Amino acid sequence: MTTMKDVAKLAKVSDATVSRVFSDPDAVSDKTKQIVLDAADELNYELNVLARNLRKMKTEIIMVILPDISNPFFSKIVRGIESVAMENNYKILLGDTKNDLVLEKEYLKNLDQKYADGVISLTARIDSKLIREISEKYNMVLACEYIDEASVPTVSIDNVEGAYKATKHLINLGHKRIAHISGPKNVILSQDRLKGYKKALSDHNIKIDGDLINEGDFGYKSGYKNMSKLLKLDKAPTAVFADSDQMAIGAIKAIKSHGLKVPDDFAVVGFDNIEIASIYEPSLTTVCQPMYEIGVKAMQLLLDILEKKERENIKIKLESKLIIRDSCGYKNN
Amino acid sequence: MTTMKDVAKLAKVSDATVSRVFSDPDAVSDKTKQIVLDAADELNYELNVLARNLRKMKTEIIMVILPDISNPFFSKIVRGIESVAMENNYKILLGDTKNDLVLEKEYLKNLDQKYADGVISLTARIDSKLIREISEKYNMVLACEYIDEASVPTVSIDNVEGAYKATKHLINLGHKRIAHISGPKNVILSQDRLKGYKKALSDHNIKIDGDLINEGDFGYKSGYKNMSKLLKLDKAPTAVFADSDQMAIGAIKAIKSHGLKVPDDFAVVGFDNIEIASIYEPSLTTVCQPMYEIGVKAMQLLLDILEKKERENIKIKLESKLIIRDSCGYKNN
DNA sequence: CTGTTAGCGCATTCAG
DNA sequence: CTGAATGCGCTAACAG
Repeated sequence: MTTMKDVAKLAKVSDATVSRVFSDPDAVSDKTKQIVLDAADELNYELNVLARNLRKMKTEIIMVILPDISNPFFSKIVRGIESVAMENNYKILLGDTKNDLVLEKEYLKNLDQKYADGVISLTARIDSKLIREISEKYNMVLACEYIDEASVPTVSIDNVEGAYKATKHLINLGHKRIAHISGPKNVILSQDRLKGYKKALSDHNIKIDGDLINEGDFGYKSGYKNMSKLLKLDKAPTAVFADSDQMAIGAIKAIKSHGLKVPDDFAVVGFDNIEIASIYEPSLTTVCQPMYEIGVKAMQLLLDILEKKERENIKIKLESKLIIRDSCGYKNN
Repeated sequence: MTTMKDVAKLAKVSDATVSRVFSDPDAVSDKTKQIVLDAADELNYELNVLARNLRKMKTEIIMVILPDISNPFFSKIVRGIESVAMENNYKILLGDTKNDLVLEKEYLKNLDQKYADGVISLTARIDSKLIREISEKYNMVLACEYIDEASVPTVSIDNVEGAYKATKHLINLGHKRIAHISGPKNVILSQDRLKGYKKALSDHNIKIDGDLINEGDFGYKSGYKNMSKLLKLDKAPTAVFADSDQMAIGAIKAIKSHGLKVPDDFAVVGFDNIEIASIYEPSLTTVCQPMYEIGVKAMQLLLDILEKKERENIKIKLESKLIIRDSCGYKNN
C-alpha cells in the first residue's frame, strides 16, 4: 500500500505537504502541488480515509434509520437525503429496523462508537425521552415522524391538517359515514391524523363513530383486512380515509372483492402519494407528502447542525397537498 | 471523550488489557475482565471504531451499489443483504447511482480509499473490463446483473430460462403475436431475456417479428409508452412479455386506455414479482425472482471471499418461477 | 508557502 | 495471563 510518505519521498517534499495537497490545496503553491500530484499519480496513490477519519475524529457518514427500506415512501425520502449528502461528501449508512424497536435502539448506539457523524431517523417509536437524550448528545434530525419533546430538530408535514383535508374532501362529496384506517396508534403521526379526521367530522356536524376507526400498520394487507371488517358492519361506511396509499389500495381490493365498485359505490382517499397511487386503477386520490423534499430538508438541517456544532430546535413544516384522482369520483358526477 | 487509557487507569491495568477485553475476551482472566468491564461502565466508555478501523485496516462496512433504491426490486435485495450483513456485524453503505454510469464508477472508487471492505453491485453497466479489474483487486460480488467475464463472482437467476418460461406460457395459451418490452439493451440480462423470448418462439415455430420487440427502461412509464406504440401496429400483438412488473403494469394501463380488456382481449406477463404484482388488478402473471434470497446469497458469498481472502470465481444460479395469476387468463376459459 | 513534531485511539507484537 | 513498546496513515500546530 502506498502512503503519503511514499508520495512525499518521490516528490521530495514533506508528507505534511502531500497531506495539504489533498485536504487544503490552496495552501500549496501550484508548482509543488503539481509535483505531488504527479508523484501520487505515478504511485497510484489513494488517500486512506481510515487514517483521516481517526485524525479528524469524523467519518463523513450519516446513518439513516428507517422501518423498512423496501417501502417506497421511505426509499424516496432516502433518495432526497442521499442527493444532498453526496453534494456535501457525506455517505449514507443504512439502518433498516424492520419495525423492531430493539434494532432501532441498537442503530442509535452506533453513534457512540463514532460510526457516523449524525443520524436522520425516519422512525421514532422508542420512548421519546431516549430520543431527546440522544438528540441532545449527538447530531440528529427526525423526519416524518416526530415526538412531542420540543428539543428535537424535525422535518415533517402537518399531519392534522393533511388528514383534515382528506376527510373534508369526502364530506364535500356528500359522504356521511366515513371510515378511517389509521397507522399504528403508538406513532404520533397516526394520532395526529386521527385528530384531523375527527376535527373535520366535528366541524361538519358528523358524529364520530368509533366502529368506523380501525388501526392498521401501513401495509397493503392491513388495508385489505381492515376494510373487509368495515364492510361487514351493520351500518357500513360509504367512504374510507386510509393513512397510507398502500392501505388504501388494499382497501380498494377488499371493496372490489365485496362486489362494490370504486368510486361508484365507495370512495377512497390515501396518504403519501407514492408512485403506484397514480398508476393503480382507479388512480388514487391522496394526500401528497413531498417525500424527496423531506429528505433534502432533513439532510440540509443536519448539515447545519453538523457545521455549527449547536443543536437548533428547529421544526420545519412542509406543505402537504390533496391530489384528486379517480378513487373518490367527482361531485355532480 | 473516554479512551481505553482512562479505563485502564481506573481499572489499574494496562490499556492493552482493556483492548483485549473488547476484542479478544478469552485472552483475559475472568477476574480482571470484570474489573475492566466495571471501570468501562463507570466511565461510560464506548469503543472508538475509528481507531480500530485504522489499526485493523478494515471497516466492517459493505457498499451496495444499485441504480435506484426506490425501486422495490432493488430494495428487497438490499433487505436480504442487510439481514446477513447484520448477523456478521457488517454495515451497509448505500450507493445509489441514479442510473448514472459516472456515479457507478465513483462509488467503486470508494474502495480504493478503504471506505468499505467490499462491494455488492446490483448494476454492471460500466464496461466489463473495468468491473473485472475491480473484482480482481477488491472484494466484490455481482448480483442480478452479470457480465461475460468469467472471473467475477455472481449471484443471479437464469434469465434466458426465465424469459423462455414466460413466453412459452403465452404460446401455450394460444397467442401467436407476442410482443416483448425489454430492459435497456446494454444490460446483459436484457439480452439474455431477449434470447429466451426468441428461443421460445423459434421452438414453437413462431416467426420472430422485430416490430414486436421494443426497448424500455424497467419503469412504469416506459411500459405505458412502448405498449401504446405496439397497439398502433397494423398487425397488433395479442400478448406481451415485459422485462419488469412495472413495465407490465404500465402496459396494462395502456391496453386499458386503448379500450381493450386484460386478460380478455390481451395477455400480459411481467418479470420480478414485486409486491404490487399480486395487488394490482388484474393481478400479474410474472416470473418470480427470489429477491431477498439473491441478497442473502450475495452477502454470504462476499463474506466467504472476505474471510478466505481469495476470490472464488463462483457463479450462483438461483431458481426463477413462473407465477400464474390473472393477467393472462387461463386455458379453456 | 513548507517542514518538523506530535499525536488521534486502538491492536499487536514481544517479553515476562 | 498481563504489560511495555510500537505504529496504523494521516492532520494540525507551530516555526521558519
